[in-house]
Parts: sequence; structure tokens; C-alpha cells
Amino acid sequence: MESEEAILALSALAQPTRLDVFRLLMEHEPHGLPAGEIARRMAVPHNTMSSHLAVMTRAGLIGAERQSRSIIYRARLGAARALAAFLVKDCCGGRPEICAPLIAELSPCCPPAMTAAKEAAHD
Amino acid sequence: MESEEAILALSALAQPTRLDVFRLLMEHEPHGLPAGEIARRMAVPHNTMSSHLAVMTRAGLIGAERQSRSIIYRARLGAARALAAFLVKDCCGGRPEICAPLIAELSPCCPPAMTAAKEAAHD
DNA sequence: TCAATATTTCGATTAGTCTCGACATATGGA
DNA sequence: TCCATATGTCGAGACTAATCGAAATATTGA
Repeated sequence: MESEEAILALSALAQPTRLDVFRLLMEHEPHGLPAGEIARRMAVPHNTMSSHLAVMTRAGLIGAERQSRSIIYRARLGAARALAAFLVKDCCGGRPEICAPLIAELSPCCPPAMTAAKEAAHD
Repeated sequence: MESEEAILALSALAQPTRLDVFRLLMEHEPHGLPAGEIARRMAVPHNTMSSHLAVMTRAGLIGAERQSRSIIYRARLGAARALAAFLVKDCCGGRPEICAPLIAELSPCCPPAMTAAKEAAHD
């Protein structure tokens, strides 16, 4: 991920409504939610939400697909992962020891590199 | 990490100069760099840089310590890790399988669950 | 074709951010 | 104390983002 791309994603998420929308859409993976439903749940006018969704789409954080009259938005989990990786990647270049604790922090909820699907059922 | 705190960190990093400064300071861990040196390297007036550094400090991304006439800034790696974790944490709640790939993505550069405890002592 | 629904675009207002010159503060040494 | 160095604060101008009413665009079904 390039800096310019990261800046887009960071500014998209650096806004309360949009951050909440992204989290909402993450919760609704893989089905997604229609634009109107998102606006209703966030208690934001539909046109305001529309511009927020446009910002997030431009940043690559979400994707849209028309389904009859509705437009279904879905979180792009890969984008979140890429951004998270970007934030700690630099330090890894020369010194893996610096970001190793990140793995440790995430590992409790997501056992790394093994039968994650089964082992994590106790969560 | 709370949303409000995350928003502060995200907006702090959602600006080209500040993102570059953060990466620069990451590279210079654990020694840090004086404010003037940062401004010089980024080719930005010292007062402009001063306000950027203030924003980042307020967001908890960097820390400052006076050393004689200079003020040495250092990246707070824990903040970067916390932000990265925040970005993927929600999905882990119900479905670890969604963020397991993040671990996979970071693992190549940072072998997980190794000497993390020993190496992370200085952060 | 017409009306109802779902979403986006336009336009204007308001609020916030970025930048930098000028000035202020803090430190160390002569 | 006085000066040089290092950094921070203030204030103004230019730019950008957020919000939302009103109008425009798609889609579906009668």
C-alpha cells in the first residue's frame, strides 16, 4: 500500500460517522447493507450518508453493488487489513522485534497460522 | 482503544507531512529526533512542523522529551499497534476467520510468538 | 406512462484544517 | 546579563470538509 492510498483510507476513517459505518458494515459481512438502511441506523439524512459512502468507496474501504432498487454496500476487509499492515510495516523492515508484539496482541482472538476456524470457536 | 481516541490518531496520520514524520520517527526508534531536525528533513518551516508535532502528540502517536535546548520526539510504537489492532478488532468479535489473514500478512516479516517478550522490552 | 421507492448530485452554508510570518519562551554559554 | 540557539504560540489568509434542503436519476410495478 502506498502512502497516498493510505492517506485516503485514513482520512475516510477519521470521521465519526464513517468510522461507525465501517464497523457496522464489518459486522454485516458478507451480506452488506443497503444505503438507506445504513442512513437509518446511523440517524443521518440519506443525502449526507450518500456523500460519506462516496468518500469511503473512493478510499477503497467499501464496495457497492446494485440489487434492484437498493444499492448494497459491503466492507472490504482486505482494505482494513492492508491499512493495519501499513501502519506497522515500516518498523518491520529492519527490526521485526518492534512489531512482533502486534502479533501477540491480535493472536488471542485470532490464533495465527493454524486451524483458526476451529480453534477460535471459544471466542 | 475507544473510537474517539482512534479518530484522533487516524486524523493525525491522515496528513502527508505527519504520516511521513511518523514513519521517520519509527525508523529512528529508539533514539528519536529533535524537532528542528525533523523540520529540516521534511523541508517544512519549524513553526509549521511544531503544530504538526503538537497534533501527533495530542493523538498519543509520539512523545516528547527535552534534552538541553532540543526537544526529542519519539514514535510511540504501542499507539501504532493499538490503532492497527483497532482496525481489525471488530471483525474478530464474532468471526476470527475474517482477521486471521491479517496475521498471515504480518507474520512473514515478524515471526509470531517467538522472542517477542524479550525483544519488546524497550518499547 | 405514471407513481412510488431508493439513491445520488447540486448548491449553499458553516466549520474546521493547513500554512507561515511575526512574536514569545526556554536553554546554555560568554 | 546578553546573545545565540531551539522550539512553541498567535493570528490571519487560503483551502477543504461536513451538513442538508432541493432537485435529479434509476428501478420497479400498476
